[in-house]
Amino acid sequence: MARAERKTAGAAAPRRRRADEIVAAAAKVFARRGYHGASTQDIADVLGIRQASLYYYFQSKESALEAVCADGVEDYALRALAIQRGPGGAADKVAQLVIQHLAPMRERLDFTLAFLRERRFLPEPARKRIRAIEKRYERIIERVIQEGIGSGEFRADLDARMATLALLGLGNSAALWYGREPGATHERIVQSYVELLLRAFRVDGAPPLARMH
Amino acid sequence: MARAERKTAGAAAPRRRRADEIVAAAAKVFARRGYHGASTQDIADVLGIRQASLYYYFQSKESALEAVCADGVEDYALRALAIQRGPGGAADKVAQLVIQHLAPMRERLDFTLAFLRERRFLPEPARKRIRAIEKRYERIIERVIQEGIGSGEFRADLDARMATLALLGLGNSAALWYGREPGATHERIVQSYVELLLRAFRVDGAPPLARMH
DNA sequence: GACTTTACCTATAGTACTATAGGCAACGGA
DNA sequence: TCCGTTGCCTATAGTACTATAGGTAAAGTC
Repeated sequence: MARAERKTAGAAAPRRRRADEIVAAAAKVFARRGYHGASTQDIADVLGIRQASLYYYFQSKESALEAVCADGVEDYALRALAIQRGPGGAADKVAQLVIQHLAPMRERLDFTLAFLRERRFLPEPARKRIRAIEKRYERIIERVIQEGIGSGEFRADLDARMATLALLGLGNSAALWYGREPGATHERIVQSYVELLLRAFRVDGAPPLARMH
Repeated sequence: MARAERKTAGAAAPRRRRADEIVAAAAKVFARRGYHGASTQDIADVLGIRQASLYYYFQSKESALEAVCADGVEDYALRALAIQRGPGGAADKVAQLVIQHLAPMRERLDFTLAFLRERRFLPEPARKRIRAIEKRYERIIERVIQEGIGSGEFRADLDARMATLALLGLGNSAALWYGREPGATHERIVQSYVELLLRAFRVDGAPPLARMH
């Protein structure tokens, strides 16, 4: 049993750090087995502690899910806002938005997957809180696209709402098979998806796309 | 209780028909609550029968899920094959593939959602069977895209595998919000997504897209 | 009209899961 | 060195869920 080390870790690991480990374990288990398919025992097993000990860290399984989902989504809106307000044309910004959207797949795939697939099982109040963050994120993306249409960079007949949903849907779909699709490196996905979306959005005859780093 | 009518329905409803109703009820419940979040009691409630009576129709909850998933996916490959073998250029075929992919959202959304989200909970043998159907479908799409590249209709530098995953990811993502996204009619989604994908796939300077039907 | 099949029903065994109650050892500060 | 806090632990109450066993009324078959 890998829990002997934990017995005397009180000093070295400050409270917040350990709480993050608990949430990360929950994310992992929720991502793999689904919220309802995962038992609190499964989460405890990952941590090497007893099932009941989890309740020292969270009130209920549902609140653990909310913590996971919040961790899975809250950074997106923040980074997107920085991009939207930053320098560059709409095409640059869309490229950056795609890059930042796909970035968490690398290190935090469990959080992303748990958020995408399990957030709908949150109780109403928590789901509303999570949904509010999502909506903010969506609106930032939609605004970037709108601005691209306004500036003439994107097609005048582009449906900004559908384009937003397409960008998100495309980005999110990658998380569903990332790591199980042979040959699909992170870089290749980013490169392809940015190119596909920009070609779909931009006016005919726009200058060729710059290769990204 | 709405089950009185069932008591004497043996004659009017042939066995196969009733079995389909059972599977449809399972699809509905799995789509709404998720496989693990759904109880056999929930399914029985939809049908107005007792929980144990379900086991007259299926061996286990898992086998019900397999039936739902099979129903959710098996037609795709068949219709895609007809399109791939049929007349028309690659752009036409991609448009048709998108249209047929999005078609089941209208009437059979429960099957689609249950398939997309719950198939991963199938036991290994069943999951393999379902996965085989999926793979066939994917390969047909990829072949159409490859043929488009070969014929010069699509860009020579298009990444066919990524393009395939993009088409599928985009199509599937629509199912996740279909019906809850105000203003997003079926027609609007189809129109937008076909246009986005064809612009992303086709060579620069290709003739403008034909308006569909 | 007896016999079989269909499409359910009741009852329950057996299991698994969440969450609470109460305890305790080690550590950190005074 | 005493005491409060932290980070677990054991034990269990209470609930819910799957699947089986066995029954039965009506419809269909001969």
